[in-house]
Amino acid sequence: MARPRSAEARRKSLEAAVLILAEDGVAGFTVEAVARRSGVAKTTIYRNWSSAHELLFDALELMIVPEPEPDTGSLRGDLLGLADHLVSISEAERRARRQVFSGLFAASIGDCRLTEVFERMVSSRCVPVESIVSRAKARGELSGDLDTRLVTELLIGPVLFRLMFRDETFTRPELENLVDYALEGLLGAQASGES
Amino acid sequence: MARPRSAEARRKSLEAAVLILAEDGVAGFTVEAVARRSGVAKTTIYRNWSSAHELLFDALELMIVPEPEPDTGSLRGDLLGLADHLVSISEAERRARRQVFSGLFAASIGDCRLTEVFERMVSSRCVPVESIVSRAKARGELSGDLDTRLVTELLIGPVLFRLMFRDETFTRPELENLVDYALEGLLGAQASGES
DNA sequence: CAGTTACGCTACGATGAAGTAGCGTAACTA
DNA sequence: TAGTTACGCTACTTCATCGTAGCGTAACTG
Repeated sequence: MARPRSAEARRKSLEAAVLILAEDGVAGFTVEAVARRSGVAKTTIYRNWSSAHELLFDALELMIVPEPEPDTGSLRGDLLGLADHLVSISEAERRARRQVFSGLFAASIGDCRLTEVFERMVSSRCVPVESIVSRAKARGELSGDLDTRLVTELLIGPVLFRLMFRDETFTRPELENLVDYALEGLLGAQASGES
Repeated sequence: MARPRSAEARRKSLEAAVLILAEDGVAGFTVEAVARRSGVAKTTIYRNWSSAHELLFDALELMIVPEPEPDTGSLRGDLLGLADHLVSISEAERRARRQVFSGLFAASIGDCRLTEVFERMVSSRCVPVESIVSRAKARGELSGDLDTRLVTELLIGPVLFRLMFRDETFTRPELENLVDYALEGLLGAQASGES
């Protein structure tokens, strides 16, 4: 009946939380840090979220950004479309994602709710590739016998491996090679890569 | 000139530290936990290591176990050898490795020394595959033009992706399919997999 | 305009972990 | 056997973080 919750406070809190997650990862995420950064009082944050955990969930959820889903009519075209997008990601953005991803990965073990968030984050990377593979099957470009799941992992795995575990990026030619390797097979590939 | 440091205390501390890392990951690693578990007094642990960090390094280093390096004379044979080994790993062991790996992954960001340990851990997975690829090139089974690094990532990436990010295992037939896909290419694969 | 209530502030209590101090005991060395 | 010193124990300080209490002020509602 009187003064309503400030949407502004909520918005500013989430905004700061996302920034902190991007910069310091889940490990650096504290309510006081969010309060300092957002200018919102810690007590007010606790009025909007029942615990630091709840705020963390909401902020993480916000960080799950959908990938583009290229549909060029050919498998190779679609995959190269994803490659283009990958190459266009800035170094800062990549590091931010790695921060969040690694922290969430570690924190998700033993925490059901974080496990769910993590799975959603992983899924958001898989879904576009799965669509591409499914369409390629529908067009007859790929054999219907192929294990879609395995194929998806074959395509995504190498990329995440380098970006996450090796902490390095791809050049466009490298991604082209990778697509060639996957499509033509290592035995048949006539790639133009270096040794 | 008098009583020397107890090798026993050092051994028991490290042993407990490794167990704790396997069960609770880097996040659950505390000096008090090691003290409790090992039966060694906390103060004694601090006499042997100058900080919790130092003990963590030593324990992590112990957890880097070398992979087998099959040499069957053929690329497919070698890769299936790795597959055999992978399938033979117990579920408990896999979970332990995932715990440690994820925690180290997250903690390595922003900590130079942990970054090094993490890189060594990742390397220990890559090296056998790189050897296999190099030998296949030397035999002429693979084109010398192939980018060894990329090929290695193509082979390892999908496996780590599922084991780590999806938290699931492979069956032997799945790994056979994966090897087929990689060697023959998705376009040419006549795999016997499910959809 | 009057009533309600969210906000920001400061302060506080609880928890858990890092690391230290001091003491009695017992193990090892010479 | 005598001297040294590591060990285990208890207790302590410090620090960061979570989460709460209470207050004055100001914003919004009816």
